Amino acid sequence: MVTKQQLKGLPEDADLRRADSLAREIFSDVANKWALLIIEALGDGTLRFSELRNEVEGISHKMLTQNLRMLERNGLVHRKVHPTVPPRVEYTLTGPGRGLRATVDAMCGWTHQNLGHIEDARHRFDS
Amino acid sequence: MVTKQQLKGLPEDADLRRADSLAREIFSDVANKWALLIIEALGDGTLRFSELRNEVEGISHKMLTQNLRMLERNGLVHRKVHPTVPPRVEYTLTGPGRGLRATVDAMCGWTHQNLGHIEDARHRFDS
DNA sequence: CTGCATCCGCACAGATACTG
DNA sequence: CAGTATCTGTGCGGATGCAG
Repeated sequence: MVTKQQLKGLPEDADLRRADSLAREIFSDVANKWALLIIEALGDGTLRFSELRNEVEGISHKMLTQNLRMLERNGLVHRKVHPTVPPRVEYTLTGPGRGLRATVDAMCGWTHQNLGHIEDARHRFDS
Repeated sequence: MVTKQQLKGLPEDADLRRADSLAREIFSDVANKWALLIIEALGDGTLRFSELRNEVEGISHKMLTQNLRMLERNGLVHRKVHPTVPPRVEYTLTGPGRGLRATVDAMCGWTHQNLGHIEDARHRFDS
Protein backbone atom coordinates (compact mmCIF):
# COMPACT_ATOMS: atom_id res chain seq x y z
CA MET A 1 0.00 0.00 0.00
CA VAL A 2 1.29 3.43 -0.91
CA THR A 3 0.69 6.03 1.76
CA LYS A 4 0.45 9.77 1.47
CA GLN A 5 3.64 9.87 3.49
CA GLN A 6 5.57 7.96 0.86
CA LEU A 7 4.28 10.21 -1.90
CA LYS A 8 4.73 13.54 -0.28
CA GLY A 9 7.40 13.01 2.36
CA LEU A 10 7.86 14.11 5.91
CA PRO A 11 5.44 17.04 6.13
CA GLU A 12 2.58 14.52 6.43
CA ASP A 13 3.97 12.98 9.59
CA ALA A 14 1.89 15.18 11.83
CA ASP A 15 -1.29 14.17 10.01
CA LEU A 16 -0.49 10.51 10.34
CA ARG A 17 0.26 10.77 14.01
CA ARG A 18 -2.96 12.66 14.56
CA ALA A 19 -4.92 9.97 12.70
CA ASP A 20 -3.24 7.25 14.76
CA SER A 21 -3.97 8.92 18.05
CA LEU A 22 -7.55 9.45 16.95
CA ALA A 23 -7.81 5.77 16.04
CA ARG A 24 -6.48 4.82 19.46
CA GLU A 25 -8.96 7.12 21.11
CA ILE A 26 -11.86 5.60 19.19
CA PHE A 27 -10.59 2.14 19.92
CA SER A 28 -10.41 2.92 23.62
CA ASP A 29 -13.95 4.26 23.54
CA VAL A 30 -15.37 1.31 21.68
CA ALA A 31 -13.33 -1.62 22.99
CA ASN A 32 -15.01 -1.80 26.35
CA LYS A 33 -17.45 -4.34 27.67
CA TRP A 34 -20.54 -2.15 28.06
CA ALA A 35 -20.26 -0.36 24.72
CA LEU A 36 -19.95 -3.64 22.85
CA LEU A 37 -22.83 -5.24 24.75
CA ILE A 38 -25.04 -2.24 24.01
CA ILE A 39 -24.23 -2.41 20.31
CA GLU A 40 -24.93 -6.11 20.30
CA ALA A 41 -28.23 -5.59 22.11
CA LEU A 42 -29.40 -2.95 19.66
CA GLY A 43 -28.78 -5.21 16.67
CA ASP A 44 -30.73 -3.85 13.74
CA GLY A 45 -33.73 -2.98 15.84
CA THR A 46 -34.88 -0.06 17.94
CA LEU A 47 -34.84 -0.06 21.71
CA ARG A 48 -35.97 2.37 24.36
CA PHE A 49 -33.74 3.35 27.25
CA SER A 50 -35.56 1.09 29.68
CA GLU A 51 -35.59 -1.78 27.21
CA LEU A 52 -31.82 -1.51 26.80
CA ARG A 53 -31.52 -1.46 30.58
CA ASN A 54 -33.25 -4.85 30.68
CA GLU A 55 -31.54 -6.23 27.61
CA VAL A 56 -27.99 -5.56 28.72
CA GLU A 57 -27.87 -7.59 31.88
CA GLY A 58 -26.11 -6.04 34.82
CA ILE A 59 -25.58 -2.56 33.42
CA SER A 60 -26.41 0.32 35.73
CA HIS A 61 -28.51 3.32 34.85
CA LYS A 62 -25.43 5.50 34.88
CA MET A 63 -23.20 3.31 32.72
CA LEU A 64 -25.98 2.99 30.17
CA THR A 65 -26.45 6.74 29.77
CA GLN A 66 -22.71 7.37 29.74
CA ASN A 67 -22.05 4.80 27.05
CA LEU A 68 -25.07 5.86 25.00
CA ARG A 69 -23.83 9.47 25.03
CA MET A 70 -20.39 8.32 23.98
CA LEU A 71 -21.76 6.18 21.17
CA GLU A 72 -24.02 9.01 20.05
CA ARG A 73 -21.11 11.45 20.07
CA ASN A 74 -19.13 9.13 17.83
CA GLY A 75 -22.08 8.85 15.47
CA LEU A 76 -22.66 5.14 16.09
CA VAL A 77 -26.14 5.31 17.56
CA HIS A 78 -29.03 7.56 16.67
CA ARG A 79 -31.13 9.01 19.45
CA LYS A 80 -34.76 9.82 18.69
CA VAL A 81 -36.73 11.70 21.31
CA HIS A 82 -40.52 11.58 21.24
CA PRO A 83 -41.80 14.71 22.98
CA THR A 84 -44.59 12.89 24.78
CA VAL A 85 -45.35 12.52 28.43
CA PRO A 86 -43.96 10.40 29.79
CA PRO A 87 -40.93 10.88 27.54
CA ARG A 88 -39.96 8.15 25.11
CA VAL A 89 -36.45 7.88 23.70
CA GLU A 90 -35.49 5.33 21.09
CA TYR A 91 -32.01 4.24 20.13
CA THR A 92 -30.90 2.66 16.86
CA LEU A 93 -27.55 1.94 15.27
CA THR A 94 -26.41 4.27 12.49
CA GLY A 95 -24.68 3.06 9.32
CA PRO A 96 -21.19 3.11 10.84
CA GLY A 97 -22.67 1.61 13.98
CA ARG A 98 -24.02 -1.36 12.05
CA GLY A 99 -20.59 -1.78 10.48
CA LEU A 100 -19.07 -2.05 13.92
CA ARG A 101 -21.86 -4.37 14.99
CA ALA A 102 -20.79 -6.84 12.31
CA THR A 103 -17.36 -7.13 13.91
CA VAL A 104 -18.88 -7.48 17.37
CA ASP A 105 -21.13 -10.23 16.06
CA ALA A 106 -18.04 -12.02 14.80
CA MET A 107 -16.46 -11.70 18.22
CA CYS A 108 -19.57 -13.08 19.92
CA GLY A 109 -19.64 -15.94 17.46
CA TRP A 110 -16.02 -16.68 18.17
CA THR A 111 -16.73 -16.68 21.92
CA HIS A 112 -19.48 -19.27 21.64
CA GLN A 113 -17.52 -21.45 19.24
CA ASN A 114 -14.57 -21.54 21.60
CA LEU A 115 -16.36 -21.97 24.91
CA GLY A 116 -15.19 -25.55 25.16
CA HIS A 117 -11.56 -24.93 24.28
CA ILE A 118 -11.37 -22.05 26.70
CA GLU A 119 -12.99 -23.92 29.55
CA ASP A 120 -10.51 -26.76 29.04
CA ALA A 121 -7.56 -24.39 28.84
CA ARG A 122 -8.64 -22.80 32.09
CA HIS A 123 -8.83 -26.09 33.93
CA ARG A 124 -5.39 -27.04 32.67
CA PHE A 125 -3.97 -23.69 33.69
CA ASP A 126 -5.55 -23.68 37.14
CA SER A 127 -3.96 -26.98 38.04
CA MET B 1 -32.01 -22.94 15.27
CA VAL B 2 -33.03 -25.88 17.41
CA THR B 3 -31.46 -25.89 20.85
CA LYS B 4 -30.87 -28.72 23.25
CA GLN B 5 -33.36 -27.02 25.49
CA GLN B 6 -36.15 -27.38 22.94
CA LEU B 7 -35.31 -31.02 22.35
CA LYS B 8 -34.91 -32.17 25.89
CA GLY B 9 -36.84 -29.65 27.97
CA LEU B 10 -36.24 -27.80 31.16
CA PRO B 11 -33.52 -29.95 32.75
CA GLU B 12 -30.97 -28.32 30.38
CA ASP B 13 -31.67 -24.84 31.70
CA ALA B 14 -28.86 -24.98 34.19
CA ASP B 15 -26.37 -25.97 31.48
CA LEU B 16 -27.46 -23.13 29.25
CA ARG B 17 -27.24 -20.59 32.00
CA ARG B 18 -23.80 -21.83 32.91
CA ALA B 19 -22.66 -21.54 29.29
CA ASP B 20 -24.08 -18.03 29.05
CA SER B 21 -22.38 -16.84 32.19
CA LEU B 22 -19.15 -18.40 30.97
CA ALA B 23 -19.53 -16.58 27.67
CA ARG B 24 -20.10 -13.32 29.50
CA GLU B 25 -17.04 -13.96 31.61
CA ILE B 26 -14.88 -14.61 28.55
CA PHE B 27 -16.31 -11.59 26.82
CA SER B 28 -15.47 -9.43 29.81
CA ASP B 29 -11.93 -10.80 29.85
CA VAL B 30 -11.35 -10.29 26.17
CA ALA B 31 -13.32 -7.12 25.39
CA ASN B 32 -10.89 -4.74 27.01
CA LYS B 33 -8.49 -2.34 25.42
CA TRP B 34 -5.20 -3.88 26.50
CA ALA B 35 -6.08 -7.48 25.70
CA LEU B 36 -7.19 -6.57 22.19
CA LEU B 37 -4.12 -4.43 21.55
CA ILE B 38 -1.86 -7.24 22.70
CA ILE B 39 -3.57 -9.71 20.40
CA GLU B 40 -3.30 -7.27 17.53
CA ALA B 41 0.38 -6.69 18.26
CA LEU B 42 1.18 -10.39 18.31
CA GLY B 43 -0.40 -10.95 14.91
CA ASP B 44 0.89 -14.20 13.53
CA GLY B 45 4.40 -13.58 14.78
CA THR B 46 6.34 -14.19 17.97
CA LEU B 47 7.23 -11.46 20.40
CA ARG B 48 9.23 -11.33 23.60
CA PHE B 49 7.88 -9.67 26.72
CA SER B 50 10.01 -6.56 26.20
CA GLU B 51 9.12 -6.40 22.53
CA LEU B 52 5.43 -6.47 23.38
CA ARG B 53 6.06 -3.75 25.92
CA ASN B 54 7.41 -1.55 23.12
CA GLU B 55 4.88 -2.64 20.54
CA VAL B 56 1.78 -1.91 22.63
CA GLU B 57 2.23 1.78 23.20
CA GLY B 58 1.43 3.05 26.65
CA ILE B 59 0.95 -0.28 28.38
CA SER B 60 2.56 -0.68 31.78
CA HIS B 61 4.67 -3.59 32.92
CA LYS B 62 1.91 -4.70 35.24
CA MET B 63 -0.98 -4.54 32.77
CA LEU B 64 1.09 -6.45 30.23
CA THR B 65 1.83 -9.34 32.59
CA GLN B 66 -1.71 -9.41 33.93
CA ASN B 67 -3.26 -9.54 30.48
CA LEU B 68 -0.73 -12.07 29.20
CA ARG B 69 -1.55 -14.37 32.14
CA MET B 70 -5.23 -13.97 31.46
CA LEU B 71 -4.83 -14.70 27.77
CA GLU B 72 -2.62 -17.68 28.55
CA ARG B 73 -5.16 -18.98 31.04
CA ASN B 74 -7.86 -18.82 28.40
CA GLY B 75 -5.63 -20.65 25.95
CA LEU B 76 -5.32 -17.75 23.54
CA VAL B 77 -1.58 -17.19 23.74
CA HIS B 78 1.23 -19.69 24.08
CA ARG B 79 4.08 -18.89 26.43
CA LYS B 80 7.47 -20.37 25.60
CA VAL B 81 10.23 -19.97 28.20
CA HIS B 82 13.86 -20.33 27.13
CA PRO B 83 15.84 -21.35 30.22
CA THR B 84 18.74 -19.07 29.42
CA VAL B 85 20.30 -16.29 31.38
CA PRO B 86 19.03 -13.70 31.05
CA PRO B 87 15.65 -15.35 30.63
CA ARG B 88 13.87 -15.12 27.30
CA VAL B 89 10.11 -15.60 27.04
CA GLU B 90 8.29 -15.66 23.74
CA TYR B 91 4.57 -15.23 23.19
CA THR B 92 2.54 -16.40 20.21
CA LEU B 93 -1.15 -16.69 19.48
CA THR B 94 -2.69 -20.16 19.65
CA GLY B 95 -5.27 -21.42 17.17
CA PRO B 96 -8.25 -19.99 19.04
CA GLY B 97 -6.18 -16.84 19.62
CA ARG B 98 -5.72 -16.36 15.89
CA GLY B 99 -9.43 -16.82 15.42
CA LEU B 100 -10.08 -14.00 17.83
CA ARG B 101 -7.40 -11.95 16.14
CA ALA B 102 -9.35 -12.09 12.88
CA THR B 103 -12.28 -10.37 14.57
CA VAL B 104 -10.00 -7.79 16.16
CA ASP B 105 -8.47 -7.10 12.76
CA ALA B 106 -11.94 -6.46 11.44
CA MET B 107 -12.59 -4.04 14.25
CA CYS B 108 -9.32 -2.21 13.58
CA GLY B 109 -10.17 -2.03 9.90
CA TRP B 110 -13.56 -0.61 10.73
CA THR B 111 -11.95 2.00 12.97
CA HIS B 112 -9.66 3.26 10.24
CA GLN B 113 -12.38 3.24 7.59
CA ASN B 114 -14.64 5.32 9.80
CA LEU B 115 -12.14 7.81 11.18
CA GLY B 116 -13.59 10.57 9.03
CA HIS B 117 -17.25 9.90 9.82
CA ILE B 118 -16.51 9.71 13.51
CA GLU B 119 -14.45 12.88 13.58
CA ASP B 120 -17.27 14.72 11.82
CA ALA B 121 -19.90 13.27 14.15
CA ARG B 122 -17.89 14.43 17.13
CA HIS B 123 -17.61 17.97 15.88
CA ARG B 124 -21.34 18.08 15.24
CA PHE B 125 -22.11 16.68 18.67
CA ASP B 126 -19.71 18.98 20.51
CA SER B 127 -21.37 22.09 19.10
C1' DC C 1 15.06 -9.97 31.13
C1' DT C 2 10.95 -11.50 33.19
C1' DG C 3 7.86 -11.88 36.94
C1' DC C 4 5.76 -11.09 41.51
C1' DA C 5 4.50 -8.22 45.46
C1' DT C 6 3.34 -4.01 47.62
C1' DC C 7 1.70 0.55 48.06
C1' DC C 8 -1.26 4.19 46.72
C1' DG C 9 -3.95 7.66 44.02
C1' DC C 10 -7.47 8.35 41.11
C1' DA C 11 -11.08 7.29 38.13
C1' DC C 12 -14.69 4.49 37.45
C1' DA C 13 -18.95 2.55 38.71
C1' DG C 14 -22.86 2.00 41.97
C1' DA C 15 -26.45 4.11 44.92
C1' DT C 16 -29.45 7.74 45.79
C1' DA C 17 -32.06 11.73 45.07
C1' DC C 18 -34.07 15.26 42.31
C1' DT C 19 -35.82 17.63 37.66
C1' DG C 20 -38.45 17.77 33.24
C1' DC D 1 -39.73 7.44 31.63
C1' DA D 2 -35.40 9.58 30.80
C1' DG D 3 -31.68 12.29 32.31
C1' DT D 4 -28.57 14.84 35.44
C1' DA D 5 -26.11 15.60 39.69
C1' DT D 6 -23.73 14.36 43.82
C1' DC D 7 -21.64 11.33 47.02
C1' DT D 8 -19.04 7.35 48.16
C1' DG D 9 -16.21 3.28 47.97
C1' DT D 10 -13.83 -0.10 45.48
C1' DG D 11 -10.82 -1.74 42.23
C1' DC D 12 -8.04 -0.65 38.38
C1' DG D 13 -3.77 0.69 36.97
C1' DG D 14 0.83 3.03 37.66
C1' DA D 15 5.21 3.20 40.25
C1' DT D 16 8.56 1.02 42.76
C1' DG D 17 11.33 -2.60 44.74
C1' DC D 18 12.90 -7.23 44.91
C1' DA D 19 13.69 -12.11 43.31
C1' DG D 20 14.91 -15.82 39.86
